[in-house]
Amino acid sequence: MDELVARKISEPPSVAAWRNAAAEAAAAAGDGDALELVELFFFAYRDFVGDADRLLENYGFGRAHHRVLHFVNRRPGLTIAALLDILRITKQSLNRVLKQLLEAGFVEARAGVVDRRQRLLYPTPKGAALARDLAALQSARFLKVMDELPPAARGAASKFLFAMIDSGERERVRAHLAYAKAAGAAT
Amino acid sequence: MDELVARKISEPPSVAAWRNAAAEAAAAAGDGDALELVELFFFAYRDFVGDADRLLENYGFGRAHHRVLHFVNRRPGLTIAALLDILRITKQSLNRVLKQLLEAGFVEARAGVVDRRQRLLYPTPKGAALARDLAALQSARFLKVMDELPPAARGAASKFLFAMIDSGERERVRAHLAYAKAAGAAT
DNA sequence: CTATTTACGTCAACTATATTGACATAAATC
DNA sequence: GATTTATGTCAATATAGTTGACGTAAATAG
Repeated sequence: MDELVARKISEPPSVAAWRNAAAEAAAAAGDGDALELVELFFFAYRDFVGDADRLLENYGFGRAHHRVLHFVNRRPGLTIAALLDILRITKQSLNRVLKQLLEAGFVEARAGVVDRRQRLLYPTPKGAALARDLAALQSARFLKVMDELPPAARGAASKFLFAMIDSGERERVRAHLAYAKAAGAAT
Repeated sequence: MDELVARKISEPPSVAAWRNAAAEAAAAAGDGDALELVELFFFAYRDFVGDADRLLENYGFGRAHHRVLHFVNRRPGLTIAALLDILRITKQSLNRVLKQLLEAGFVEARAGVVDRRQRLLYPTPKGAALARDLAALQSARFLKVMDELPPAARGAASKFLFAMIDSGERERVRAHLAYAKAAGAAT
């Protein structure tokens, strides 16, 4: 273990190059403010997921189950491949969690009609109910925040969050939101 | 495993009660918008931590090391207890990660002067440099976001994130930020 | 001064979530 | 008919967390 650490702590040359670039970029402006935002983002996310975690415990599920159930509910008929693409995990990792959701009757899979190799995922009524409860908890936090915020700041939240996403990812996220909205899979 | 799931999926009575309350609260307003915010928050956080993850890989460290190094750098002289309080993990979990940071020379511990049982944690120069690089990456994302955002929306980000934190936690977070700022542990 | 509490470390077993790599199968497509 | 695609599965491993039990040195209360 000492060896493992010792072998890896020396700084590779490739890092040194853009280390300076990044450091300079941030040092250029008042970094203190940005650092505060970094920490606020950390604390905000911690509490945000905490809500759902507590509810999930009652079902013996974890965050991984939540994510799967959420996206299946949001886009009924989702394929495995599409889900893997959203979650960015391996199929082996997805399978463990998905299998539990299927066996417990929160999600069901039907063979694709156009391509029968595909497994189209749908929430069961029970699954949809849990997904709705989880979404309600997290939505409630946002709604409360909007209420606390000065009106002028309310519209800024979604713009801010969207801008925080990798620019190369934004189009995909936009497409996902549009698809979900069109599918009418609200709450 | 089937039994394990079967045993836990029946909904406990305590849940049913506030399930409705939460569902109603969210259903009361246009939930669709809030759902979008939920997903944007998820994607934004994913990309936000991704930056640091890639840099950490070069050192054989993970997110857990990052969090420890970050807060030690931000508040030099931090005690174990204070760190546990911020991270909300067990001492056993902290210890594994902290030990690696100590052995690899990124953090050092000195006995407390007023209370010699305490171990005061400080970043080494090497640790401070890595912390600065990591912070620079994440700060850079925020700075870029601020640049992309309409000027009117810029001030809203920190208000929004702060409002997303559990109300019972805000005072502690405020205290942490004030302490860090006063300690002058910038970047 | 003794007793207790506090701050921290450590051993062990276990869980959840992820990974890589290899191989299997059925359906679609060339 | 051969190949590619969508998915499932077995096995080994890593990381980050948990609970529980026990140890030790220093501070503090009586």
